[in-house]
Amino acid sequence: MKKENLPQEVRVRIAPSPTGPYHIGGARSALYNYLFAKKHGGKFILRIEDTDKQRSELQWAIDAMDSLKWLGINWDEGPDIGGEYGPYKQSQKLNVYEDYLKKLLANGKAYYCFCSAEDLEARRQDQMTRGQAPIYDGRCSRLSKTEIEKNLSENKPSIIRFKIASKKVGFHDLIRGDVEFDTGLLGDIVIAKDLQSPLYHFVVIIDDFEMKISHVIRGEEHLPNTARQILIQEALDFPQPIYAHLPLMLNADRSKMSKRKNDVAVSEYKKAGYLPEAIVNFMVLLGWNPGTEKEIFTMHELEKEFSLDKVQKAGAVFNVLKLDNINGYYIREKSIKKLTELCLPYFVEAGFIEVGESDQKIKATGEEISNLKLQEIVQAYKTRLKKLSEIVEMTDFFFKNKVEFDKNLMKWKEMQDADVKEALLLCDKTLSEFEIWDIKKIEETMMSRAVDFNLQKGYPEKNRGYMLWPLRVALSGKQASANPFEIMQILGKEKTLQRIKDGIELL
RNA sequence: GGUCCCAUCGUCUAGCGGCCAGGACACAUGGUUCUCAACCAUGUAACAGGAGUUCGAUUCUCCUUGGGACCGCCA
Repeated sequence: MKKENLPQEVRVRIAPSPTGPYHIGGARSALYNYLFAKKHGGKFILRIEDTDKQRSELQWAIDAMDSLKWLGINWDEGPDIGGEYGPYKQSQKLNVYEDYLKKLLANGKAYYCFCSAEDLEARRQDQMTRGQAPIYDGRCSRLSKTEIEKNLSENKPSIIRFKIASKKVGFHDLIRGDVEFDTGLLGDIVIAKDLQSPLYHFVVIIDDFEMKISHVIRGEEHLPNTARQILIQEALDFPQPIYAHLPLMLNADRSKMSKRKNDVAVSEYKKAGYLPEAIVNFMVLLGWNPGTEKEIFTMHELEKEFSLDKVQKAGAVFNVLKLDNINGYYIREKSIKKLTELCLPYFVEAGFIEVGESDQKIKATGEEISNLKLQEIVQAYKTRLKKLSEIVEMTDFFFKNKVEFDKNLMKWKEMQDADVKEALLLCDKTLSEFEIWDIKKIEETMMSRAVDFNLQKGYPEKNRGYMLWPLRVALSGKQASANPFEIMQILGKEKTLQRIKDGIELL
């Protein structure tokens, strides 16, 4: 433990590998790292771990950066790319790794291994069936210098292994306390395919050292890796950073969160219409809380209040219901103007509207629709929204010429077709009389007409559903919707009356 | 199989020797209400088990049980 060598500055990093869509679990690690850095006035660094040449793709590196930026988790360093920070990429410093690799090879801490992959796999299987730990038996470490030279000159396929010393490796984890591993049980690990192709356990150590990383804050799945990595650190005489292993994000069955059981890509949550502030708020609570009963936080507040010693040890189940609740809260908090802007892409994608140079059109009818009108629509559904994408299904009837539904849906309680017809006829008659489409007045009138209707039909006087339910269904075609007055306001007189007539025709 | 990590309501959690074990989500009921939401009120619901330590354990120790992660020429 060479803590005295540690830089004073807090420097943390996240290191996504660009082999697939950016994972929500990675995003939470990123968030914790980011918050830790902010809290301590340190630096948060993004490093793309793209040493796997086969699987790494640029698009996934971009996806990771976009996801992080979307969430408001911005990194503090990186190469200049047009005025902003790009990421550090491992693929751009292969020569650095090569130097260290040669060093390790030269001092005998690492060695060439010529065992074939198939051979290794067979031995692993064999060990498994005999109930042993499936680890490398170290046979190539015993090769003589001449044998190695010979194999190398013959271009025999090889990889580079690091010699794992058999001993007890202990370290202090900020979250878990003192942890100890017996590395004698580990087996020599592969640290590079060749001098130009270093592997994870090795590069992570080199990079953390070169980037002067002070704290390694990462998921618990890396806890068993830490012992090997410390050994590599020691072999290179690097100082040891401070470790903190975060609890995992879990599926409902308490296994590590996976694609099969949850959406895991940040981009999918974005697409579904979760707000970044809701995701951040929800994620931070999965394994951390301030010790008070406060549960809603802005990023700014978190930057001040976050603390690693309030981080939980046990894994946390990712509960979408809670996310929905928090998302609904943030949706309700949005200004109607802002919320409408956020919903707009969903309207467009659903094919409801077309956005032109200066105007917007309803596709089905060709008529223009103003931003104000869109805002009215969104406003009517604001409190019902758990995620933005739901706006589509809730409001589709505003963008259609005619709504389709089963006539039986218009029946309230014991009503028959004829009763519904009467109710709609009354609505039509009452509403037709309004020269000016004043919803306040309309509501007043309709409410009292509904009572009259009940009296006349012998329905319970106070239950206005006998008139309002058929009306609302005729307008929306839905079992659940905003109230009929809000809808009529948006629809306007002409369309309202048309839909009532359409409803009557169904009977 | 080996190693390591973990354990309070269904879920996220508060609790850091003495609490009617608190909050949030979810659920249920009521209020409001034409419906669905939102909102308000109320309610159901937990210290995995067993030994210690102690005047006293949810809290400290050990064991058991249960769950998880890791054991790649992925990261």
